[in-house]
Amino acid sequence: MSSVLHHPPAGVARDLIAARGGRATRTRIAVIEALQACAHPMSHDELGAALDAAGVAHDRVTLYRALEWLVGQGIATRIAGGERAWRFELRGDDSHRHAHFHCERCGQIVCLEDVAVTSAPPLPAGFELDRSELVLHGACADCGRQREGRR
Amino acid sequence: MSSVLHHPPAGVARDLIAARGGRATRTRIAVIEALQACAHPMSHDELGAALDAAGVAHDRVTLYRALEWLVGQGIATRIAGGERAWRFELRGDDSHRHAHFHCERCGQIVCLEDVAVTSAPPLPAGFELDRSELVLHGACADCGRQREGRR
DNA sequence: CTGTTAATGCTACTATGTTGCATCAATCAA
DNA sequence: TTGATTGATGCAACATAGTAGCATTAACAG
Repeated sequence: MSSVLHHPPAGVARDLIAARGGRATRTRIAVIEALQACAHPMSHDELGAALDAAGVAHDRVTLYRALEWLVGQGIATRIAGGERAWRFELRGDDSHRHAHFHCERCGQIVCLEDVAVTSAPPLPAGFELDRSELVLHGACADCGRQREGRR
Repeated sequence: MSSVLHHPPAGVARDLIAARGGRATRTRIAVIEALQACAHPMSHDELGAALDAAGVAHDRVTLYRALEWLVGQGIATRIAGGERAWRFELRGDDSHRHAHFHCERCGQIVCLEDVAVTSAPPLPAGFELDRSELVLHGACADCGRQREGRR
């Protein structure tokens, strides 16, 4: 379930970081590798667990700041979608932005590689578009099959 | 600036509530009226200020619960988009779902009535779509004109 | 190896949202 | 109009997500 890299590796974590003039610290490296190894955007919590599993000691705040830096450098992106915590994923080619699916039963966020995000919507005059975010809400395949009334 | 009702009134607040078998309390009525009078989706904070301004006493928790009920009844919808607080707007006709614009400078969320949300994207097998959310991020007309580097 | 300074790891704090429970008041029936 | 019923409120306490300040540590250039 985690053998699929859904984003191009685009070089080793260390190089990605060094190319931006940042320091290749264990936290940043571990975060990038965790994101590469995971098929869906990860929350802070998930990332924290992944670092623990990888034996990488880390502080909650450090993780926040590492992610902040990765996003600021364009290495990762934040997704709002689900509940009120950010999710993060590595940022692939800009030309290949995809939508996300939020399962309202299990809370999981899934990448919809096939659903492209319309890149040029008709904006009112004066508005400048930076990026678009398309999130579909519903029940994922696993949750959809075992039907329940309540979320 | 607040004379435009961007959603069809669809009857008075009391009737909207009574039609769902709920009690027409001052909080719910005031929330609906505040949402009707405002041209953009409102946060809890904004709603709280609006109730204060209207002289409607309210508890923070009561407001959360009123909104929760309105959303559950399909009278209002929640939007994730901006920073990590929900925004709320009255739910118009289902056939006329629109996108939202999040200004990363002033934090405001604006309704893009002209940008329709694609209703039938190609979902993987087993997935059930409930609703779609399209949020565009960038700078709004006001902020875009006074250019600044930092968000 | 050493110095510089970017990152880290505390501690504390803010913002956002939730739970439990006693009290109040919207609605209904008489 | 007057209760009785019970949905909604208000309060206190808690939970989760994220941020700020600052002393300490460790990347990396030399």
